[in-house]
Amino acid sequence: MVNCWLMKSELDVYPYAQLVADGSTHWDGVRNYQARNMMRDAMKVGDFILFYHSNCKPPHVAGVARVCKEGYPDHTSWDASSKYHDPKSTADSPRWFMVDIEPVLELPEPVSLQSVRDNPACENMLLIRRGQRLSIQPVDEGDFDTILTMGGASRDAL
DNA sequence: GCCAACGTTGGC
DNA sequence: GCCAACGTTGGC
Repeated sequence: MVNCWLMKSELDVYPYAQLVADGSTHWDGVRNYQARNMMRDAMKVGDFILFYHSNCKPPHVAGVARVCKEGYPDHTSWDASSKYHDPKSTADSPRWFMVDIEPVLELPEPVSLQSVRDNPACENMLLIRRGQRLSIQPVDEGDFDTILTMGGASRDAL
């Protein structure tokens, strides 16, 4: 069973184009327990990801990515020189986890946050729920397909 | 830059 | 276990 997710990235920190350039990346630096649990326990190889650009005008879904390595310890958490260092996390007892992701498809048309808000079919998406700040969110398969369609793509193109 | 929402921390 | 203080997220 393939699950769908949405992952936020600040446009000026790690844009989708960078993921394309890198070929794949490890999603380090997440320091939120809910997001950690999803990466550690729920995200599986092959799961689809809506790659969302936050902190830009307008915020938007930029493309589709895929999990290419399942949850494993985030080594930046015990690296004292990393900005993500957490003294409570060690190699023996890791507190934080990450997954690896790879690009699948850049959406022909970015899907803005406002257009998601305006589409009644998306009304249940966590993304548009008030106060929702989680940087990783589960997405219903139907919503995933709706966003793809809004972006000028379809599941067949993946 | 503002601020609402919400998670975390730490004193009690 | 409560809750005030504080930090962060992220749209606007």
